[in-house]
Amino acid sequence: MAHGGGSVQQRGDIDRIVETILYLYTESRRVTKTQAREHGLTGPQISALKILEAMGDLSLTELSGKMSARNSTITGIVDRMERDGLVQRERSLSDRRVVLIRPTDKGRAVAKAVPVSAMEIFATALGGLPTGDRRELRRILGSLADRVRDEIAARGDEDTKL
Amino acid sequence: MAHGGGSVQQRGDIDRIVETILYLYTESRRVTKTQAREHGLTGPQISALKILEAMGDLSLTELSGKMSARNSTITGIVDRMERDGLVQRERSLSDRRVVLIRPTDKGRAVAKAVPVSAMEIFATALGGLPTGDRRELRRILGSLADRVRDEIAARGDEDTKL
DNA sequence: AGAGAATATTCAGCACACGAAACATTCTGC
DNA sequence: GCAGAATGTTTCGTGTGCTGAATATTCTCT
Repeated sequence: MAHGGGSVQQRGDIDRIVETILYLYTESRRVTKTQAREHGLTGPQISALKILEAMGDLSLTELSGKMSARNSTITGIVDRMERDGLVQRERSLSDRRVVLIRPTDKGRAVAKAVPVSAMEIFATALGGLPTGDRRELRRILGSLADRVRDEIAARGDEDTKL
Repeated sequence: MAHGGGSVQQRGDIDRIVETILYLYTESRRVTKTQAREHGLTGPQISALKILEAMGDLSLTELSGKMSARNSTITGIVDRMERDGLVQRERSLSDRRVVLIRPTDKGRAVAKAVPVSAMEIFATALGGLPTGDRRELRRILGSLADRVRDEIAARGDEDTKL
């Protein structure tokens, strides 16, 4: 009863939304992994191959950007893919600090063999929503992401005090 | 392939939605980690403490359910928390297969010291949405999660073929 | 009661994922 | 042209997170 500005209702919505997003992410990751496994690789490895296939050879930093992970993480992934003969490392001629990652023939073949979307299960579920809901969802999530970006930028400024 | 083929518009919405959910999850996880760090713990450790604080002692399986992770993962997290004096393990009297996880005084103190939600940044952003949008988001995401659950159940049946 | 199924936890091995530090190479200012 | 800043990559240590196997305990059925 005693609460200001409908905060209880709001809080419940927020908790449920956060919970649902975590659930959706976790499940989709599991599905991706399972699918990758059928081809003898891992989720991130499929992603990397797909990106390289689509965009051509990339430097390690460029690849880590596309995968929203740190360079040190991608180094490990590339190490294992190189060990398994899926990609090669090659020093750039123009800037010798740079290492270019290039799929081998085997890597390219595997990339082609795996179905397009790693998020297939998501796509199926989203396809089942009414069109209006799907459009609304896109709009609201987009607006939410913008707000999160702003929040992060604001906090980032505060943290610039090392 | 021969699924109910969707329009280009639909495909665009789907891709954008998936992309946004991944972004929201990744960022919130980073923020949580940073915040936990200021108190000398990790993200999952804060989550575990908060859950135990709110729900009382839980078995390892119950805790892993709440955190949507596998038992083997939670074993490791509890190991490190026990090492750091944040929780204790205690064999259940009623069912001796069960280990109950209980926060220590120190663990409880830390749980109280950390701001309410591990997803604070999310909460802030969600709070900034118009109330109607927030309600819509909850409704649509809930419906989406139900569909994903159904999909997984359906696939699970197919995969029952070891 | 006893065999076998079911449940709860742990352990071992692998693959991310991150931050910090070490290195090499390139760029900048002077 | 050269000292120092900036950039690109790797290495190291820690912490998840998963699967599969091992172990212990409890439940079920006869």
